[in-house]
Amino acid sequence: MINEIKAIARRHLAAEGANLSLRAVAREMGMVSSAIYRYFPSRDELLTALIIDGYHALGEAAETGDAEVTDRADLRGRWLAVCQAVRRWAVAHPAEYALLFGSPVPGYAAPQETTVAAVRTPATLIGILQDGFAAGTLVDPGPEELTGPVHADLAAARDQLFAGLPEALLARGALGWIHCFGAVSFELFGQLDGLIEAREEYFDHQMRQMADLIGLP
Amino acid sequence: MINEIKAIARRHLAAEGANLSLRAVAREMGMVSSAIYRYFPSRDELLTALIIDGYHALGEAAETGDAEVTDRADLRGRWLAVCQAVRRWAVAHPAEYALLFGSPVPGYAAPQETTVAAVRTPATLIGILQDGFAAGTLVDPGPEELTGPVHADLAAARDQLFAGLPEALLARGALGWIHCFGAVSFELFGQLDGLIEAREEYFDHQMRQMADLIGLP
DNA sequence: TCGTCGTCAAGAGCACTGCTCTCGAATGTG
DNA sequence: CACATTCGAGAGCAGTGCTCTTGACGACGA
Repeated sequence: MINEIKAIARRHLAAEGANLSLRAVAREMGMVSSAIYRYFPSRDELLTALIIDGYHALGEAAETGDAEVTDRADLRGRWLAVCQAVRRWAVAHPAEYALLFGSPVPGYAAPQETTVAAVRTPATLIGILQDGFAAGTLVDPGPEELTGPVHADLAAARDQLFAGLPEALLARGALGWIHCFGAVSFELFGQLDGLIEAREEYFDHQMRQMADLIGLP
Repeated sequence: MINEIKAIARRHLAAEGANLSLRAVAREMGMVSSAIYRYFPSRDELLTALIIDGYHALGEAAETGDAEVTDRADLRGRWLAVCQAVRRWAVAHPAEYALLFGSPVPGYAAPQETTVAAVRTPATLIGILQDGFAAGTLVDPGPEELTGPVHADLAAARDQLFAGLPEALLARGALGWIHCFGAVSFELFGQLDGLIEAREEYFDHQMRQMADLIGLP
């Protein structure tokens, strides 16, 4: 039942965009709007459920994108494959992507559950760097210019999620993930309209540039 | 009159978030909601006006950020100054930033006027690269790996907006602009929550990394 | 001075939204 | 058989964007 509600809500989200109507979902189920409240205490809770599902769907797309690269030592190929998988999922599910990464809804505060699901995709990306560091392919670039406060934040994140990874490599991975997010959002949110038509190629070009900066051979 | 409406709408936007209510604006003006329709044919038109104003406000912030660097030959300093100015404006006006760069409203198609206003900020950034190329500080890095379709898109954009700039430099400038957008959006849309506390320092760190990639000395 | 013509805002109303509350029917369970 | 629980319907509240009609006000020309 709650799965049927979520499925229809996802369909409506894809068709109509962000403004999901409980009443429309109920109507399509042949029910009255108040019946939905048996299964979800509020519209925000429904959105939260969709968000968590979305993070996991994106994370799974990223993980299978990584797993499909047979040469596990090909760090660059794996990195690019994950980025492309992220973009493909986003292009295929633009409304859900906007729900996950777009402007936050005013009254809505993301519960803790969403943030743990959100880390799945960047974790696969940075996991590639961990593999490279463990294999000796990637070396610690040193503290570079990480200033004090940033250093502390990154160290905390490293200890919590990516044990053993040098901070500088974590920083590079985060930089790459943020650019992947930025490039996808830039495209999906209409900023590329009228300027770039070859979107996939342009995205790949950007990811290759970032792979250079990260130091992926 | 229409300026008063826009001012109040901006205030409501900043206070409440994206869901701007015409009736609330009218209420605050001591008018009835239908009176607003004398001045704006629809809510979307009001939003369009706010969007155009927003793009120009951001563009002006970027331009003054650039102009305040006295050493005009300090390309890297100018680039970083513009990026910081963009972030400062965004942090100061998060709802307006979300309106400009966040998830697009479903039924809303951005009119041509908005896209011309939108180009003002990236134009100041890439203008820095133009200055550097004209002065000989920056050299054409060559065609690099720009594949065919991307090459065509970039050439068209170059001819239209940045005459004389080598495509590879334009590509690097766009990469830097997209990362600036990505980093600001990542922060403002809540993706940094619980991970990075030193936001300004982390942003600056990212922009320095990108300045290296772009080749700013 | 009188009549006309725009401009402006008010008000009622339509269709829609999220959400709450109550009530009746169905479905087990002791 | 009687009870309890679950489920959905329905009415209703306060809010939304938007349309249409109505009336007040002021400027202008005859």
